[in-house]
Amino acid sequence: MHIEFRHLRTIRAIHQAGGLARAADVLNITQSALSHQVKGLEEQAGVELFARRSKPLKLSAAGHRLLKLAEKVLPEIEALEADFENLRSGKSGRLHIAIECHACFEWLFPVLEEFRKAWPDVDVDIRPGLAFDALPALEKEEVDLVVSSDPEEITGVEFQPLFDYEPVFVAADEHPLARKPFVVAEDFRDQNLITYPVDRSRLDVFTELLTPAKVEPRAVRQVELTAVILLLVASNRGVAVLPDWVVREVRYHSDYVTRPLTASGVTKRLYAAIRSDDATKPFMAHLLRLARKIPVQLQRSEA
Amino acid sequence: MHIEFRHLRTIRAIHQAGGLARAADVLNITQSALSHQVKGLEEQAGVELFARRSKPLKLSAAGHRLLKLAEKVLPEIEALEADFENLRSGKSGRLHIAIECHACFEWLFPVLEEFRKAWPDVDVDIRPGLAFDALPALEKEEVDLVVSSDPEEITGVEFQPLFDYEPVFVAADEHPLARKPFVVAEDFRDQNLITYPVDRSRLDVFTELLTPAKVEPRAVRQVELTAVILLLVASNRGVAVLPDWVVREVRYHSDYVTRPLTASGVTKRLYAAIRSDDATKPFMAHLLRLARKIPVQLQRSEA
DNA sequence: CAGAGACGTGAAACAAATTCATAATCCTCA
DNA sequence: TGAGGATTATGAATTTGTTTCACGTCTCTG
Repeated sequence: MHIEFRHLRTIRAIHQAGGLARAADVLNITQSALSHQVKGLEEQAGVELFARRSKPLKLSAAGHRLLKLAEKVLPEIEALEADFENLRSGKSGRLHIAIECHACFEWLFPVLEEFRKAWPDVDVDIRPGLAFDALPALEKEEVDLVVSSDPEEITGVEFQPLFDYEPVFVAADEHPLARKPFVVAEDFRDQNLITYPVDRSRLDVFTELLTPAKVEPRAVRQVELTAVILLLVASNRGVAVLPDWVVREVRYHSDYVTRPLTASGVTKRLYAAIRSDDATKPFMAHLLRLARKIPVQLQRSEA
Repeated sequence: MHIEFRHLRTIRAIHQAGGLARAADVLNITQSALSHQVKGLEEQAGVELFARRSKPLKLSAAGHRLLKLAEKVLPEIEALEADFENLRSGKSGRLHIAIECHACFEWLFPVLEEFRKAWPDVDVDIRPGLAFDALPALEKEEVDLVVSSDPEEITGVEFQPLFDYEPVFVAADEHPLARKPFVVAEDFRDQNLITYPVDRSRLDVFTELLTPAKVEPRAVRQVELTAVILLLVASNRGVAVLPDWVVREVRYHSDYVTRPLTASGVTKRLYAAIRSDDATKPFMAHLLRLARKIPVQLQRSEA
């Protein structure tokens, strides 16, 4: 059989208009077209859809069954069309974010919280970018935004700067290094270093400090959760290097101290990588605005 | 927009088959047709349905939305097609019965009870034929079967005999006429006659007895329910003439007596009027078989 | 029972979907 | 990385399906 939406609309119109001729008016086609259509449908279905003996054409049992379907299904596709209209106009969309930097949750959650108020229809998700390569996934449209601190030249992808941050050294306050005003690569040689469980190429402490200086810590322990890292540091089981936004609370907490890396400190810049296609989407622009503003506010308000 | 079921099937097939070429195979059309179709759909909808950058074509956000619709809607129309198949094969259908004779409920209910066991998918209904003309309604396919005792010549309609019955006189046992072995027209002249609230042309007591004899009862009272008629008769508020199947129970009840009309009694025949089209339908044939057998069984078993 | 209104039908015109042939991409693996 | 296989895209021709036009048939109503 070969029922189509057209037929559902037809059935509904004939029923509502109470006759074929009137329905034809409503549907903006000729009465003849409707007659052919109904005939074709009945042949296809092999059942009579209308009581043919009465003149203002009336639905038969089978016709009523079909009408029931029409009244169930047609609103569904009207809803779909509304959804698509939202997509087209940019009111809705998909915003799946991959974060390569494990600690970015800290500022991203407040940003998304704010974002969702303005764009309730946008499908937001975060995928910790540990298990896959985020940038190829961005190109393949598996995700829509990648937070990264290493801009690359990729056609069709643009890196928009978000904000600067400082990776800082964190240690227990009774730790010997806590007495120094700043730390250098050599200081790590006899330390237990606690890091996120990602490749060294994604850890600031290695890329900015230890790898160039060819310094290897005594041991490296990988821990998933930021809170646990801080716990371990507080109980003097090791030291860590974390972005400054993560250790905001540390300043109110006498168990920890934070110190700059090298005398001048290290400054890094975080970027949002997006496909150029998406750059003009209103919700994307809004998100980027929030992602520039809110983390800075957080840092200031708790400074 | 102009979404059609074809598109829903397409989306589902592409998703399930995991690619356009394989889906084309499943749908028995060429890959080219699918490509054109998807393109057309995307233009119509104004949204991208697939992530075009990856090669085994993958659904985009909008595509997933459409898929959701497809998976909701397609089973619905598959169910419809199954229903139509039942209609075609005669397993289901409509059987709306109009009864002109008010008392026919009495034997019709047992018949339908039995019928529904064999034909659960047939849509059965009874419309007391008081408010409308049953035979024109039958012609217009508003109803499918009319129970009547007056066959007419109507093209496209046939009257099939069901069973014979006898309209009998009913009175309280202390009523004077109870002493007579039978009653005649003249006996009604000074009686309160209780009848169903229908035209005299449909009441056996008038058509068979009083109208030909030009006898008018002292009073006629119209009562809807059979049980109430019997109640009134029992309390000697009047007399009635009812089909024998109605007063079966009377024989066990000392309050009433039944007497034949005239010395020889009156015999009438009940018919089922159906459209000739329907005569070959299996469920219709079955119903008629039951309607010939069961009332007779009931009469015998309680005689 | 006539006439207005409502539906049906066949042929022609029109529109849309599909195919064919082939080009453009993408993906994989040596 | 580049060759080859796999996958999707495209344009023109073809096929299929839908609509219109013009007129015929049927029904209901007064």
